[in-house]
Amino acid sequence: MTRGSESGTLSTRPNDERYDPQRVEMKWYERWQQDASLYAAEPDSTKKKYYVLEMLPYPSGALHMGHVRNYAIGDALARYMWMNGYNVLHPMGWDSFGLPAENAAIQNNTPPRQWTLNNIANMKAQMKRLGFAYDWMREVTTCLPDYYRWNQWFFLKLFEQGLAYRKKSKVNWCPSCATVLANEQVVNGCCWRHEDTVVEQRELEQWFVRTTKYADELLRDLDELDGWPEKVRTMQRNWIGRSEGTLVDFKLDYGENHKGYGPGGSTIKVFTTRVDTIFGATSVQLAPEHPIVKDLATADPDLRAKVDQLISEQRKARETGDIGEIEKHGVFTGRYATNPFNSESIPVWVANYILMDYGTGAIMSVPAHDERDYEFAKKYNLEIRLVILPISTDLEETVAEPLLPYVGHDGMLINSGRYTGSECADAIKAMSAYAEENKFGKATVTYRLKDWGISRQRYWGTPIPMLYCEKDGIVAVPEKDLPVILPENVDITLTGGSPLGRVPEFVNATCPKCGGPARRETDTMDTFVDSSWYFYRYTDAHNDRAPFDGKTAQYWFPIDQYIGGVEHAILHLIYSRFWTKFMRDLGMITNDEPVERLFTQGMVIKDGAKMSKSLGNVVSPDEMVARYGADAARLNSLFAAPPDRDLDWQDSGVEGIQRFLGRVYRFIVRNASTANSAAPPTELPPQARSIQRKLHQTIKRVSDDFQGRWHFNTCVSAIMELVNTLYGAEEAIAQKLIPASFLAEVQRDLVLLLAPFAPYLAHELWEMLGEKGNLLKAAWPKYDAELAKEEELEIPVQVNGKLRSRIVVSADATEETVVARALADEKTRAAIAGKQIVKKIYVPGKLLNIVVK
RNA sequence: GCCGGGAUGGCGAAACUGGCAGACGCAGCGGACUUAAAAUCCGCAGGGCCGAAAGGCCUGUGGGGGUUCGAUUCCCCCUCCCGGCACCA
Repeated sequence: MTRGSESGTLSTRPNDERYDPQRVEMKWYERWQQDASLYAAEPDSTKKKYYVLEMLPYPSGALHMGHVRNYAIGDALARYMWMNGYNVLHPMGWDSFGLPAENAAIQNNTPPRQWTLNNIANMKAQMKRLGFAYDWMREVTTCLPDYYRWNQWFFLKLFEQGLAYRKKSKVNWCPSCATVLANEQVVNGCCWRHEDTVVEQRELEQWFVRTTKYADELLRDLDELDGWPEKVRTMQRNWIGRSEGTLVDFKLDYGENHKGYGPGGSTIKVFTTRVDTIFGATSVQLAPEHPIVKDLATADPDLRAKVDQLISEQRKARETGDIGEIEKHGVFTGRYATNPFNSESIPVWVANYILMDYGTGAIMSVPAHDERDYEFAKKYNLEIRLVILPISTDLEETVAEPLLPYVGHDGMLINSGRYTGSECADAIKAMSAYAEENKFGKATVTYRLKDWGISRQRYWGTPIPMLYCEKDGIVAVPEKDLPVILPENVDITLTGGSPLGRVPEFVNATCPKCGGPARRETDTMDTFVDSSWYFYRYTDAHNDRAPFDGKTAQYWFPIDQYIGGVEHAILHLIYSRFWTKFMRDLGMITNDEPVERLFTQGMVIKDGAKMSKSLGNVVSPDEMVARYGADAARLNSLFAAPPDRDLDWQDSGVEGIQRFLGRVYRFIVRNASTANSAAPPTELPPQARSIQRKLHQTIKRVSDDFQGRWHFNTCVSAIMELVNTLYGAEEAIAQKLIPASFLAEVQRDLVLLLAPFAPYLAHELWEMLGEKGNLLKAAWPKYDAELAKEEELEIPVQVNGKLRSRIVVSADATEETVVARALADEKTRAAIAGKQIVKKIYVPGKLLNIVVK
């Protein structure tokens, strides 16, 4: 393909009307390169601010079409807001810590830092070539010390507040590498580098952030985020998973060979949302990993073998995602526990369907009123005791025994001692209160959301600024000693232990308290820490005394519009919301939420499938830019589908877009010379009037979409229609039937409308029209409803709902006129001939329906 | 299993509040320009039937039912596709 060079030679011919995107785009690219402050923004109290942000990319090496789409949307919005007089902040940065850099280092023998910075340089160049209007002076690169030192600073604050703590937690361990693996490095339960080595679970002390402290607020504030997609809010609600219930203590009975209780204690704490069914509990079920199970198994080798079996089975099912589908089964421990409500001794079982990491890892099993318990009880012939009768409006049904299991909440208790006769909701309250009074339980709230484990046993991340001193224990690195620099030249290709642990200069430190020797923490932070607050750093990117200045952040925040992929709907956006609340409580900021409006764009797919190297359907932005130009690549990603839907990329579509851009270019090349700056006459001839009408309709459609549904595909269609109208008027233009001053105005507005979507071409044409000022500072065209109004309308005439004719009437025609005209219309008359008119329905300006019989 | 989103010409899609289904674009066909091609410009185009033609009739938005003068749009039932969650007690 040599389209570029071919047309490049042609373009040297004078008066050439062929649009050569490479020539035009390179000209502006050079100019834009020369002014680093072109898109700079500073707080300005005289202007309304607008903070538009696209999610920062991981510098994987090159942009993909998904990035292009994401940034094309954000860039269009930023440019539109600029043209509407806003003080726009539109920054970009790099989420540049993380595992791929280490993988690349292992595969290509390039240090992670070098690999990452090379990728950033390449992707930044791609972004510039695509013409995205970022304020590069605020660029944030998370893997550099001037950024990650503030991660460390925040960690110290979390630690001070008791929001960072250490706890034992499981990690994936590869015995062959003798190192920890990330979840994505575990393939089919084996190590990614040693396909025949089964990954083990090991318990390590790790750092956690107490996100659960804000669980309730994170959930509650979702109701206020009405600028967010409902889908994302629902996903976050489910993720937080608030559940109201009751904790009840079941005392473990003494066994026959009782030798005292183990570390697990003598009380089985059970969490239930249905304490009202507790008289129907016929067993207690424990998670295989429950501490009491461990105690019981110690004295019972047979039980121990069975429990180990359950544990490994659960783990496997969890890895393959089959958990939830495996058949329920379990084993009786031989022991009993007492139901505190009726003092009944019921058997204690261990079951594979009980999860240690939800609730208390133990349940009371009520087979009559829980599907899972029912299934389990059926299998092992456990007693199924009905304690709730459904209340139905149908009196006969109330008496009838329900189909088991009955899990409804509209019920009345039976066989439940003093609670018999209560309704479920009342019983739950009364029974929880009774448990609390008698100190064997209480009403409580459980969350699915867990504290955030941020330790990573990896090299390429922010070092956790903590020390271990033999004398003073865990000691924080003093603020003045930050940053703890991540050492370079670390050979991460070696196996065995944590990479930082092999660097003596890093590990060996001095205790700030006693001055004695201390060992440095060798874990690094999860990269979600970096992305949880980076958008605040953009507001004050070069501050070396604080993460950012509070006043400056207050000017820009919250982010007015955040745009990115839905894959970040949960983790990134929950952690970001948490971080904002934490910083607010530190007094650093005043906003409760970081993001006012969120937009999640659809994926870019090709041939119906996600683009991937293995499928060979990857479209490279570089190739698109080389073949069609940046404007065409961007415009096509806006035109081919509405932004919230998946986009099936088709190269033929870009060709069409390129044709369209050429059409705009040629029209203006041909007609720009006739332009002049005189005000157009107030009375326009009919041909000009119809162009004017179309123009104002187009301005309205494009402006409305920016403010409303963001269907940029229809914006582009509207502009295409306007251009088609102009081509249709070329003869009239040639015959000088269109006033030159009016034609100039139309061309000017056309270029302005195009500017958010195709900035290169728009700038070129702006100059061609003789405009000297910066296009971004030019005012967005205003539409005039009067001028957009049609003078004549074509009214469809239906007879009994079927289209029979169309009549043309003036726009201000009354209903009587329309009906009269319709009845005079030959086709309409034919359709109603011989029938009686029952009713006439006229929708003003839209349609007339005549009902006959 | 639960929660979202979706299904409209050969293809991407449009129809925003119940009012002309298919705007705009791609691919296609025809014409103009050209020695020819490319590029460009103009025109046609859901499907079926009738007609030499102009035109006319029927039908059509995943399937079935309903509400309505009128349904791609609202209600009920069903099928398929995509995404998320999933033994959450």
